[in-house]
Formats: sequence, C-alpha cells, structure tokens
Amino acid sequence: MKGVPAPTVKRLVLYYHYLEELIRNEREQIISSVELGKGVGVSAAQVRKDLSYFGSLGCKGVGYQVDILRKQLGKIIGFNQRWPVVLIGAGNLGRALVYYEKFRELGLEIVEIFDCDLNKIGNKVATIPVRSNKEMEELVRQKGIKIAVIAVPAEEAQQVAELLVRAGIQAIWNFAPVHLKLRKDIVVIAEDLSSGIGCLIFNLKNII
Amino acid sequence: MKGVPAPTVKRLVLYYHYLEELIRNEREQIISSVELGKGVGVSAAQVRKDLSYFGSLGCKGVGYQVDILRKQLGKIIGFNQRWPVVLIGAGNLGRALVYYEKFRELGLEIVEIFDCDLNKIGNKVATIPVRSNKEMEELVRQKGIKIAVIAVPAEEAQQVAELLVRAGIQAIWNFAPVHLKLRKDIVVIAEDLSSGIGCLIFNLKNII
DNA sequence: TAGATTGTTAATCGATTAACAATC
DNA sequence: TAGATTGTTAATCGATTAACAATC
Repeated sequence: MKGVPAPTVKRLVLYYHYLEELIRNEREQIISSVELGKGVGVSAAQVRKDLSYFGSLGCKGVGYQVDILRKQLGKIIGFNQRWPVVLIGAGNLGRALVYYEKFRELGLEIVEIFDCDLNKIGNKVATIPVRSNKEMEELVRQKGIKIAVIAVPAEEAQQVAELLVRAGIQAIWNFAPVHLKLRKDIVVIAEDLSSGIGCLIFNLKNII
Repeated sequence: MKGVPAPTVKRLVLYYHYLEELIRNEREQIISSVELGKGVGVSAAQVRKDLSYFGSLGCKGVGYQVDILRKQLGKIIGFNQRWPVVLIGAGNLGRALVYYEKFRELGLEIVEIFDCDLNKIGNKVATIPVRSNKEMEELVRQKGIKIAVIAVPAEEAQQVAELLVRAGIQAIWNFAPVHLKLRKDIVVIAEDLSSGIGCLIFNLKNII
C-alpha cells in the first residue's frame, strides 16, 4: 500500500462515510463513480483513480456495489479492527475526544488517559481514570498500545511525544499546533485546529 | 490575495505559531528561512516561496525579523481582527470548542450557541445560553455574523448549513464528516476528525 | 570585500483530469 | 447489439524544489 497519495487516503474516508449513509438510508444497492463523486464533492475520474489503487473494486458497465465497497474501504483504511489508544491531556479537548462517539465506531478505543496536572489525576473521564504521566511508559509498554492522541498545550507536546515514542508508540494524532520532531518511522497526523481557523479567516477576508 | 495555494495558507499558520513561541521564549530577534523551516518541518525554499506571495517580508543577506514577521503574518491570515462566530451543536465537541482557549486568541469569539435538542436549549455553556435553532436566522442576521461552526451530527449538517447561508453566513467551519452542497461563494473548511483517524490507521497499518 | 540569505525564475515532481479501450 | 461505466494510460495542471542573481 505504498505509493497511495495522502489526499487519496483522506478521500477514502469520505467515500466510506457516504456509503455508510446510503446503507443507513437504504438507498440504491449500486452506485456509479459519478454519483459517489457528486456525493462527496469530487470528480468521477478522481473517484475511479482513488479506488483503482486497491484493485478492481467495481464492475465495468455497472458501477460499485454499495455494501461491498463500504466493507472493502473499511478494510483498506483499517476501520475494521479495534485499536487501543492512549490519550495524553485531560483538558477540554481531550475530554471531548473521550466522549466522541465516532471515534469508537471507527475502531479507536481510548483505554488510558494521562495528564501531568495533579488536580486532574485521579479524576475519571467517562469510566476511565486519569493517571499521572509518570505511569505512562510502563502501562503503554505493558499493554502494547501503538496509538496515542496528544491533546496537551503546545509547549508540552514535543516532550510528551518523545516519552510516547520511548514507550513504544508508533502513531500519534497530534492536536497541538507544533511540528513534532521524531524518528522518521513514527506516523504523525497533525490535527491542528488553528490551521483550520486560519484557512477559514483567510478565505473569508479575501472574498469580502 | 487570490492565487495563494491552500497548502501555503496552512503553513502560514504554522509559521505564525512558531514565531509566537520564539517571542514567548525571548529567543533570537532574527530568523532565517532555514531555521524557520526546521522549526515547522518544511524546506527553506518552501518558506521563502510561501512568504513571497505577500511581498518582501525579509531582508536579503540577513533574514526575517521575528516580531515583525509574526505581526505581518497575523495581518495576512486575519488573526488581528475579532470575528464573532455562531456555534451550532452543543454536544461534547461543540462544548469543547467553546472552552478552547486558542480559538479566542486567534480572533474567533463564539457569541451564540444553537441546538435543536430541547434538553440542551436553555442551558448555558460557559456564559453563553443555548438557544433553539429556530431563533438562529433572526439573531445571525441582526448581529451581522459571518462565520459559523457546525458541530452537529452528520445527518443534520446539510440542513443546518442551508439555514445558516439563508441567514447570511459566509464561512463555515464544518466538523461533520459530510460534504456540504452550498453556493460556490460560501467558504467551507472541512474539519472532519474522522479523516484524521483514517490517515492515522491507514499509515500505521502500512508500516507495521 | 567576503559571507550570508533573500526573492524569484526555471526545473522537477506529483496529483488531477481527460480520454478511451475493455467489458458488463 | 446498444448503452453504461469501469480501470488505466496519457495529458494537464499545480505545487515543490533547486538554483542563482540581487543585496545586505
């Protein structure tokens, strides 16, 4: 699965959601690249190209079978497995993520929460106790957890990330607006909300 | 400001944050494109190219003056103004956004919250009362608000968006994992967290 | 003057789009 | 068979990188 462009992976998720919605609403059994493209705001050629990275998922002259394609995309992306996850940072954002339903539906399950704030340690978020960062390394290693979510302030993110990598974490979903300097083989997804704010304001300013 | 690539705008925000951090830590007064690039994980050529869209912000043979560049970027992006914002959806994600400090620091201020859930209407989030969606159109129009944040379930997003546009909203920050079909002149920033999850899992699966 | 670094142009790279043969 | 639609190749487009003249 090397050689798949990053934008393609993002769109696979959009296709997946759209197909899910079709299934929920019991719409058509078959969908064409034109319809799927319209549904997610992408050209039909783009849809076909994206899907073609993973083999022949459709049927020439017919289209794609909705339920099968959904299942295949789930498998391709990895939504079909359960991934235990640690969350670092039990602030507002971190707590919201714990309660975020979609998270679990897609296979990510927060199983441990860590924070360095003594006022938060010992509290529970939903059913999960907030533990001290000092316990993190041992627990992550012991449970063999591979994925971490960083929801700490920008100043702490790099330090926390290094600790996570030392503990054996291989993929990080980073909500702090900083570039993490880590080993090349660590997967880092930057989910910086302020870049979204920036694009929003910039574009608005320039149409008004 | 037309012709600026979208990836460039995202990076401007990174530069802005990095410069802020330098200022907070009272580091150097001057920074080169090489250093700035290293700081945010981008090539020096990329930094210079990005900045060059907005004129000559540096000094040949010297570099960029940190505090001045920060201020200029703030102005270019639009972080120097205050933008009143409405939030639709007072669920976990919506409430977290209300408490999200960065938000206000960058100029976005949530001034109204709407929801269609009778159990939520009338409650307060921080100091802001949750109102019925039915009051939205009038209040948005009356206050002349231009920016909305959609934090409702996927099924409701399109409908809410149409209502917002009717009320005069010009830019939407959309957290629902759906493509909004709206007039071309409406700015829509898709902040779909599940696409982040997808990229994370996909990439992890393919290195293991 | 010598060294450093910008701003910009040209070259490269990669992603998107268009077109069409294959085939249901 | 005629119509529809995929999968794929080639053409286009746009963004990134490399190179270098300008200049502090």
